[in-house]
Amino acid sequence: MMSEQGSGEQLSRRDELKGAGLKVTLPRMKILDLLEKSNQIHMSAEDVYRQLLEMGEDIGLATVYRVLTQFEGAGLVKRHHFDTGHSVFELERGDHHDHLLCIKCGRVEEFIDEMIEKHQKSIAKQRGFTITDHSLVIYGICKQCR
Amino acid sequence: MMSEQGSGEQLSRRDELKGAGLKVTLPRMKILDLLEKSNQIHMSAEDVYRQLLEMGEDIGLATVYRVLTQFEGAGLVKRHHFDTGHSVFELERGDHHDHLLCIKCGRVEEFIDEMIEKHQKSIAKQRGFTITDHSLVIYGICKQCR
DNA sequence: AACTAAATGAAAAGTAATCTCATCCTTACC
DNA sequence: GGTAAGGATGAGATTACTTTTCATTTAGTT
Ligand SMILES: [Mn+2]
Ligand SMILES: [Mn+2]
Ligand SMILES: [Zn+2]
Ligand SMILES: [Zn+2]
Repeated sequence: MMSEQGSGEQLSRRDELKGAGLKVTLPRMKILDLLEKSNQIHMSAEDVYRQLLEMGEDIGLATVYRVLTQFEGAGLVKRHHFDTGHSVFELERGDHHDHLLCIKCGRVEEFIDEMIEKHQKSIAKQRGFTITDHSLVIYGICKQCR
Repeated sequence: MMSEQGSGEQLSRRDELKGAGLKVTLPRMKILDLLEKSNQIHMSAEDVYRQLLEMGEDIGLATVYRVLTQFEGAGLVKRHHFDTGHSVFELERGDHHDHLLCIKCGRVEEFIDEMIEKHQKSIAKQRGFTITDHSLVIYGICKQCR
């Protein structure tokens, strides 16, 4: 009963990869696994690399970058360009949301505001822009850092 | 009458630098000058460097980066991290605005939506965040690229 | 004009990310 | 289950952007 959970997850992860047209390899499984299980939702390539090392997995940094980029292309993860100088990735969970980022502690909170989304669409429409994506990040000091 | 305009501008630029607590040097004047006169509002360090070269000004790339960063610190320019892999700068014009970016031709349009601004403030307040800044970029295909 | 401290330019160094290529592993097929 | 073929991997080289170092120059002051 407990043991079935593990293999069940394993199977669905396998399917996610296959569904994305990607070979099921050990590095890809481990990275997907980490993204799903880590308590950190938003991770840089370096974060992923380090955490895998700590878990005893010997996966090259080049592979981490490569796989994350492939996952992005396959729609499994979303890449963010916060003003930190490096890319941050998070598992695609079907929803869209925007971010609040604490410039003191790095904490990231998520939010969605339908009114903002609506206004964005109307602005794009007004100007003849076809939206492909958008990014809204609010920078500030979080409650615990105040 | 025509000739006074030039020295008038020169004087105000001088004051902008002094007001920012920066020495009035040739490179700083030239860079500020370019930012004010270029028909390109949003420029990378490389853009600034190249345009200065084309104008016959011999200013090092390191100086361009250094000066733009100082200008940012002094509040004379704003730095943007669009999803392009490099920083983009624009003269601070007292207003705040957000951006639409064409992923085909690189065109950048500006907009401001009070309702969006208002909603952002309320979201931050709800969560105990003190906003220091925010960035909203809508990516898409512009009218002429469709 | 001379002095002092800050600013500059060229080259070196740093950083995030990508590329190359020999080796390894998955998958498709028998 | 075994095998062949091509994609995937890892180490290190490489790139693009940016910052740093340090000798020299320049701006602001007396
Ligand atoms: Mn998120
Ligand atoms: Mn702008
Ligand atoms: Zn915080
Ligand atoms: Zn366009």
